[in-house]
Amino acid sequence: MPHGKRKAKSEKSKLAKLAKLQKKKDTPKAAPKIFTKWLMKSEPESRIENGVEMKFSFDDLKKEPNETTCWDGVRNYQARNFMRDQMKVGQSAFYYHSNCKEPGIVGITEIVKEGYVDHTQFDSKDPHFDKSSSKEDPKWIMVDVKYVRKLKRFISLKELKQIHLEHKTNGGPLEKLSLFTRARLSVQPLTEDEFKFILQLEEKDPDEELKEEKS
DNA sequence: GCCAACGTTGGC
DNA sequence: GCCAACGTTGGC
Repeated sequence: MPHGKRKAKSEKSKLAKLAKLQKKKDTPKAAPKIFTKWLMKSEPESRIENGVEMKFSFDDLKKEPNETTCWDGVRNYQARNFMRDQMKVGQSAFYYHSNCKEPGIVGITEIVKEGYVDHTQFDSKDPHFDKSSSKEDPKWIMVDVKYVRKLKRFISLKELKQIHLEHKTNGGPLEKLSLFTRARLSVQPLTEDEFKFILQLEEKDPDEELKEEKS
């Protein structure tokens, strides 16, 4: 790469960083958000990773013994920290279908066991094996989640995005929804208000909703 | 299947 | 500790 270009980029990123720091300084420190609701992603369509089937739909969860599963394979620090530090037994989580034809929320689960060691990190045959982790000092944890119920209707990512954009412009409970502000997180935190708002959408006819927005 | 966004790794 | 290169996620 030509030196000039590299330098220009480096200067630019320095400026961006300074601007970010300044902004941080100027923004009054918001009270740390307390999250009591969750959204957990899972893939409902078949995909083979290292010879292992990754598909685990909401219906698959219902078929599990006691309609419960351990949420193994989370390998992201933010997601882990949410599970480790804030997720409590009895809390609700949306079950979100990702990496599929129709991404969106299909149902509700309940946390039935709090953070404990994820055994798959020690299994060399598991796609989520982590050779840098040891049994003495395990890196990754999981929780247990139980099927509660399907939503009365499927709430698509598309619909949520529309509402999110509208709320971003005019204000509203979904203006900071993690699904869009931290899109790649597989375990996402929701505030009570976000959860409530999304939940009441199941009572609405999505076509009516569209009409409302147009009028 | 493409690729943007973004988290992680590793050389310096 | 910076930051370029790399790897992964997940919508489209």
